[in-house]
Amino acid sequence: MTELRVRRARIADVAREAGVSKAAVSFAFNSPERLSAETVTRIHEVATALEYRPHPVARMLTARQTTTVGVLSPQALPQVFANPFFALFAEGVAAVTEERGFGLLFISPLHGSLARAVGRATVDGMVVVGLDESHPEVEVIRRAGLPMVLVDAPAWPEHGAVEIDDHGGARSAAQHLVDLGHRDVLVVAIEPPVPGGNRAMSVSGRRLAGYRAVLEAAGILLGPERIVAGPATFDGGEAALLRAWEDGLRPTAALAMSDAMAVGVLQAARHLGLRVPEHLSVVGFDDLPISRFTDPPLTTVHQPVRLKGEEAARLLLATLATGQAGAATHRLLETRLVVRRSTAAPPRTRGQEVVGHD
Amino acid sequence: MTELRVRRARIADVAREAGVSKAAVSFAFNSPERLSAETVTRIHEVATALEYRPHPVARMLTARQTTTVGVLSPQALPQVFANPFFALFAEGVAAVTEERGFGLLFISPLHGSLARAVGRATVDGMVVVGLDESHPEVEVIRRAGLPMVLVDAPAWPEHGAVEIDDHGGARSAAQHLVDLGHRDVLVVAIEPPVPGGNRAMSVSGRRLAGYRAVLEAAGILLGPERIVAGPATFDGGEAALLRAWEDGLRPTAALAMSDAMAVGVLQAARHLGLRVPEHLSVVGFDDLPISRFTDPPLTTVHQPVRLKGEEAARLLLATLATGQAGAATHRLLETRLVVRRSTAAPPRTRGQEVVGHD
DNA sequence: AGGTTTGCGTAAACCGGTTTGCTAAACCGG
DNA sequence: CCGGTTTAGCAAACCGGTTTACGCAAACCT
Repeated sequence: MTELRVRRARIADVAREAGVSKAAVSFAFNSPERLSAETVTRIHEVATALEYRPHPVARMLTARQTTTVGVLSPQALPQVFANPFFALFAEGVAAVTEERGFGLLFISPLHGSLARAVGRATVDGMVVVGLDESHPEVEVIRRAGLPMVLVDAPAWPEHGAVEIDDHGGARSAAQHLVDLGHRDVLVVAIEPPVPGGNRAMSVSGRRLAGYRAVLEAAGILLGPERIVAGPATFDGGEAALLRAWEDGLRPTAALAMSDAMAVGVLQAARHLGLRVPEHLSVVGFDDLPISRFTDPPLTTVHQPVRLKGEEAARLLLATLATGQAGAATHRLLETRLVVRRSTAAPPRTRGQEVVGHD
Repeated sequence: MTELRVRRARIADVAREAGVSKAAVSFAFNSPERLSAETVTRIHEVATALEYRPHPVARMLTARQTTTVGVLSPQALPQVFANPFFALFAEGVAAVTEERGFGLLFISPLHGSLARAVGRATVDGMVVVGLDESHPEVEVIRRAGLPMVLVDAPAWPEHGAVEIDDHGGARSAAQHLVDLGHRDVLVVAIEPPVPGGNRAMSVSGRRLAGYRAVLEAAGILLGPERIVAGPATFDGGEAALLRAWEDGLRPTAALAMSDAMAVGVLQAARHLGLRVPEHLSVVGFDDLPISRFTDPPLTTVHQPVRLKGEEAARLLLATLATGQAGAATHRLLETRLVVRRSTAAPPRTRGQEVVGHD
């Protein structure tokens, strides 16, 4: 048992020891030109001898800035980190915050209350991901006077926003399947993270609308039984296909709203003895790094996830620097279909008899 | 252009408006029983009308605690998030910090200097991952008087530590291959993140020692040309096998120090027309969630990564709570080999002629 | 009536820094 | 030798809260 809390030296200790005022010590570090050279060195000597380090919290208080940005997401933190999409997004955010010398604080629903967590967060601004205006938290942040950038949420005039064309991306995925001749398609949807969320305006809602537009234009009906939802994880995707199969569905293709889920679908397909793409075509969404490494490599809708993080951070830091929300703070990033090897024309014969092939 | 920085109400504003002292306002929130009921409600009313929220930084200063823990790693943040191992570890840390109401701050080498970053970090303690005692930063943290828990680093008597049996895990992986009859093995090693690091004591060094012990006991020489290193990523693993192949090596098995690298090896093998496990056996390390979903599912050394994060966080919070480092703060977690389907006996015939099979 | 307790609030010190005047001494040219 | 400008450093205010010590009136005793 060792006592850990060694009383750390304060500025007053250094001042006393060096025989100067607190102000002098502060100057010695922050504007040494205001002091004579020898005084500065003496103070520095004393400071190092005492192992003095300015207290970061005290500094934050007077500087009235924290040099830290927050990343706010509606899910609990463990779920956030379990999501490879988010890891990639965080990668982008971190790249620019780090380069600019900002810290990164993850904010999550503290004991269920995002609002409380926001109030406690010592950040200069926030990147808010996956929360639309229907969430009360957003209002809390605005009230707190914190600049913020919204990601994947309908734009809010006075705040920055970074979005992608979910609808278009989803359309291109569906169109690809239709072009290949598929008519029996399963949608593997992302469960909205927060039940209270406005479904229609969520990422999930927008992608579904895109799928539906193309499918219905091709005369394919997308009944609710053909839409199976789960968390955006490997397991979520695996469970989704398995469940659909148990329910008697025999689709020739699956449209997954995330690559993580698509990987799970691949696994479930193997488990069911279905070959991809011969028996089942799979299309993902996101184009995560992992998607190049699956077997077969995944056909998916690319979105620049890392760039999204970078742009969000850049927008936020720009806002922080100017103290104003610029006019051109709304970025819409592109999506595009990347065709790899998990999609092909549907099998000539339908459903059943493929079981047990392998 | 909207002005964002609305001047937020301070405690003095509320006090003036409610016709009471600052102290009264503080009491109204923190110990309302000291005030009469009607005064409390009046203060609350004024506070909500003014949208008053106590300034978190000021509170930190007086409370002399931040209710935040830091996670310190030697790599740059983007690399950290790109590493699925780390995401899983963070998941564990986050699970317990979140439950206990602590924030999570990621600390990385600010402009190259970890030491400076540490000095700036407003945390009550740190989880330090992948830094051994040879790193000067560790000394900085100690000097700062911050409690810390070291992960994957040789134990430091007065600090908590969480480790796994890297040597034993590596041995079991190598033994598995030896038992299958492999004699020509490639080691796909993790590049030490920091060049200055003490190689021998790093995770990489410990695992290598484990491989080597078993291999040499079986009379298999592990020359330096059979050890190829890279970053612990998909691409790192892919590049590693490709490079070895180019150099003329034709191993029948690969021992990867991380699952991420193993996935890359799988991909490279496909690219080279090698079937796994018929032509090449692959063993990973970590047992990440993804490893169940690769094709074939990966034989790997399981380590409880998420639990590691949880334990580290628990140890740290316990230290924080008691203000002392307890005696039993050193946890050694178990590893075990998980045999899936990426390993088999080596092909009868050696090397060359398998090329172009597929 | 006089002394004590209780309830309610306040003033001031404090957390650990930064910043703004301001003063005293050194320096300068005339 | 004098008035004016630098230079070096200090005291005090400030950032925005919390906490301690105390004042004062009304209520409670005997």
